[in-house]
Amino acid sequence: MTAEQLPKTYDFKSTEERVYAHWEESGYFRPSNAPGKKGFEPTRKPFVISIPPPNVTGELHLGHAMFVAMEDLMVRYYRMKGVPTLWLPGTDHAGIATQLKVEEDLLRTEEVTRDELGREEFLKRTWAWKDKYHAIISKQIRRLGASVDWSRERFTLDEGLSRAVREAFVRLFEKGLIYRGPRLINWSPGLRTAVSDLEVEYNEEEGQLYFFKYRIKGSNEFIPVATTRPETILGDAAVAVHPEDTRYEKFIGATALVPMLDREIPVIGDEYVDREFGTGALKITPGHDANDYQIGQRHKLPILSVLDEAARITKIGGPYAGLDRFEARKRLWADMHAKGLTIKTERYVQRVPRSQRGGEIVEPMISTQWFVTIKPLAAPALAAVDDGRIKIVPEYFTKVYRNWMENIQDWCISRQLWWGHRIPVWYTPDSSMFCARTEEEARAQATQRFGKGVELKQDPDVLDTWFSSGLWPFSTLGWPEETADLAYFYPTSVLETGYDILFFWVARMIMMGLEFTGEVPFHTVYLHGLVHDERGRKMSKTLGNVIDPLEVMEKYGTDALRFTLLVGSTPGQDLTLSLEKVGANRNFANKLWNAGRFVIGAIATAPKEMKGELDWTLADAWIWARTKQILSTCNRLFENYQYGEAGRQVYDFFWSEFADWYIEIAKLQLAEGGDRAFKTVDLLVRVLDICLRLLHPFTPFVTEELWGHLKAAALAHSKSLKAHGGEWPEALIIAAWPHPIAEEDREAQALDKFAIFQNVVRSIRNVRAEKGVKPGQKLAAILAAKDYSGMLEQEKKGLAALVQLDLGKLEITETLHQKPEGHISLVAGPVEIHLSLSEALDPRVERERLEKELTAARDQIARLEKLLKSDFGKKAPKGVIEKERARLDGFKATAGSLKEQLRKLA
RNA sequence: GGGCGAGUAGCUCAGUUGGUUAGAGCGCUUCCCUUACAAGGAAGAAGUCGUAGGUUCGAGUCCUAUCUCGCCCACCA
Repeated sequence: MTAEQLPKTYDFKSTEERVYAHWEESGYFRPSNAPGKKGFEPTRKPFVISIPPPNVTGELHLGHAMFVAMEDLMVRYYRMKGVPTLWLPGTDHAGIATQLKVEEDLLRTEEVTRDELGREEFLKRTWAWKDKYHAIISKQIRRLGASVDWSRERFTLDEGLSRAVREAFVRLFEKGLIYRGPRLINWSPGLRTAVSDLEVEYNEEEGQLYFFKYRIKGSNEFIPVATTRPETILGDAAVAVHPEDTRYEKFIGATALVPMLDREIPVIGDEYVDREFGTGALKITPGHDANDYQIGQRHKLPILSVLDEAARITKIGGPYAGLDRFEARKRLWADMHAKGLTIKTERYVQRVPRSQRGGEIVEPMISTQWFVTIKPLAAPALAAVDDGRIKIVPEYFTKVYRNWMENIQDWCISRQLWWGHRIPVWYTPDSSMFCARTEEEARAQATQRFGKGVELKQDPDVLDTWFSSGLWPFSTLGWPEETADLAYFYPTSVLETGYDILFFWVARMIMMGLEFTGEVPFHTVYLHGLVHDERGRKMSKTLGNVIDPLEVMEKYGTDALRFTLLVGSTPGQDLTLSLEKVGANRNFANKLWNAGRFVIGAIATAPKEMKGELDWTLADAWIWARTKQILSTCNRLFENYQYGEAGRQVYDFFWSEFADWYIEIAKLQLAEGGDRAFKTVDLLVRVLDICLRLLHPFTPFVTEELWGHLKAAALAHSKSLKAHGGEWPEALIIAAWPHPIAEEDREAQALDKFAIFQNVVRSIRNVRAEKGVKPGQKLAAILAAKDYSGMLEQEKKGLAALVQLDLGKLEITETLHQKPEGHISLVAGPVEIHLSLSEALDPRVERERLEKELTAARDQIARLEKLLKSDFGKKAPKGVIEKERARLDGFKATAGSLKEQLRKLA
């Protein structure tokens, strides 16, 4: 395709799907070196990321877009460096979340509950749901450009992973790290399952603090007590006061009477009680409060469960049995009020524990559940981060991680759900327990112990979904089998995810990875921030402020969205996504496209061979020096996980240096034709190519598309361009082109000289704009610069073209003794500029302007001289001093020119 | 109660070994539809880098204190 055939505006819609299909078909996403491949080298170190598996609950949101962009960036970068790269995709069954969704869906569409359907049928429906959403999610991940190896895709509930889960469970069980027993856990009454501490969220809500009387048996006295949950009074096991509380110490040892039930409970002394808070006396409900449970243990109090699994009052609640918890609260309080047992109620803001998934209020309850003894797993996981085997980016999250690991509690892993991995434990009718990888294994164990014909029933519960996610980095590679993939790709390289699941997932993977493989599952944890809406709020469905990434991609393109997420974010820092920014980045993609079109067009018009010898121009040397700088800067930034900064660097370089300056100058050079045009095209192609490579991890679609056209054009043009420019690699491998200008000195000089040249151009443009000179009007000019007249002489033509000077009336000298008549004079660093502007020039205004500039220059000279004379001149490093000295010289030159001009004006 | 992060231009945010005149996008002002691009080009206005101290030749960057906002953990009835 020639440049004219390419659309004037980058058409991402027609590009994205096609380009992705091309990648997939060509096998570009498969690791270049992997077990089973021809010539496989087991010693080559691969770069591996296991995808954070999205839940099969719904569609893609911006969190997904964020991690896909981030991980794709890393993966593409390493792939381009020639490192064998695996990005392993997959999805998570997401126990509670999915089951809840399916239940809601069934209720809405078929008006049936899961109990009505039965376990088997319900699971069938859930698998169907999974298939549907899995398809949607995979498509959306493709849409984002994720270069994952689809051939290795996994699902947490698939056959292999289920085997891994059973294996892990059995191993922990046999090691004595898994136990079952009644403990106080968080119970979600609506879902009727236990949830872990992490799955409980606390919201500040306004409630009431209820004050009431605890009567003392055999007396008229009472102890005033306050509670936020009156219904738990029915399950009280004691009243506690501080042992040194003068108000209440006399009651210690007495018997109190539970309101309405008149059950007798002791009054105890415990230092836990805060004398200042509430009434200074505390009701103790060991069955429904974590602290009370502790106190109950200390005082050997009975544990009364007054709420059942649906949070209804149990028969312990006597007349209130069967009532819902909130109904019971109302009724009990009313009855107590009637009996004169209440004191008052106060409005009270409390932190209400709610289920992360269902949103309902969670009740602490005593329940028989499965637990993992966590300390033996946490200790090595803590050590791995402390000794640097695992590095967390940003570093400050290490503290958060440590703090959590040090205070970790046993992990409740059983859930009373249907959707998930069934706990691999079987019971005989008399409750003997067999933990095994399969039912056959359990049966064999049972037969061995009891002889033939024992009836076995599997534990009905399933495992916490994070139990299987915790195995993800290695279960997806075949563990517990010692597969070739596992041997080669494990441990993985980087685990990239949002900081919000540091505990849920990352910490558990580290613990499980170390426990089961003896190795850290990854050496780096990269945590990105959360995406917020334009007003900086968390995105949530209830707020209705969710931005749909698909809509954004539809409107602005995937590259624009990705670039925005990548460049707008800093590790660990939340990001406010603004659509304006996405729009600006869409413009950037278009800018890239058009610069590409220009270069492709230039190729077609350039001669195919060099005829003679020709040196590079100043602009050539400058852009090449800058390109090299950008390359090394980006490499450094990539290695330090500073992807956003790297993207910004290329963005700025591409737009404001390559496009704004070099391309503009290249147009003039191309117009010269011949060898000059040849060399210019050569450099245009090189610099563009490098920019495309650097940008490819950020904006893969537009760069791939352009790169294809560029390559085709270059190859169609001539062998010499190919030979001259180096080989076109099949993949976008970052390998610097052979340097066209290899002299370091010359490049450094070019940077200085070109800066002066730019300065001259800007100054002239500035004056033209200020004086309202018509854009097309060519001016005569005289330029004087002692040390740079040679450079200016060389760049004369370019300068004239860039700022509309009359080339025939452009004079360049070293010094000028007389200020030319009818000229406006200005200074750009060491260059004196005199533009012929016949229109009324007021010498007074001119003088004022020059004097103002002179004063400014003199201020700078004074500042720098003072600086250099100070301790700075003695103590600062040489290079820094040199820089300042050079700057001082610059200002001195400017001041000199200015004085000259003022003199001439006089 | 403990911990963490943020406070930089009107708005949204960059700024990692401290280097001396602080950057971008959007918005704003003026001019230009110039043959890569009006999703563009040129020129311009705009910030005492939350506050107060300190270390240093030198601080947006390091230390201390403090204010404001946000988050996490623990969960005092």
